[in-house]
Amino acid sequence: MADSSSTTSPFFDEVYRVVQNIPRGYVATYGQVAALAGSPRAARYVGFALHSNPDPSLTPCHRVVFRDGSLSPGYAFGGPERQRELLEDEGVCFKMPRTQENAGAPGWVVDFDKSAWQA
DNA sequence: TGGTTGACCACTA
DNA sequence: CTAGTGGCCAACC
Repeated sequence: MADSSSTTSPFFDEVYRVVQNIPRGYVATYGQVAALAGSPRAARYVGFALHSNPDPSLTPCHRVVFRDGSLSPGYAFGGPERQRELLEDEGVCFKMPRTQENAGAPGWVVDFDKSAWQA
């Protein structure tokens, strides 16, 4: 009941639900969220769903990062540096990749070895 | 109204 | 090992 006015498809709804289920201090990848949503190849739409971001307070996009550990280039919270602070403030560990050019953030990527979230 | 793009990942050759 | 393509859905013009 309570249709929750879900005009979006169940896939998008699952994406929001999975992202909201990410515990504080951990991060998940687009592919992981997509797989949990029911489509391991729909990672593109996970990012699109987060861009839609109907509830930024309920959908911590900053906890969703690339498979490389880098952050989204078009972050809509205030900047990649802002996202790094948010994650660090939550206890997420960061590390410096071998190639800074690979990092959307200024030379910092999430350390999946410590902060990788597992459903 | 329809067509194209878009915060990506995994698989195949 | 590297390179290239496909897939999936919604929103925008």
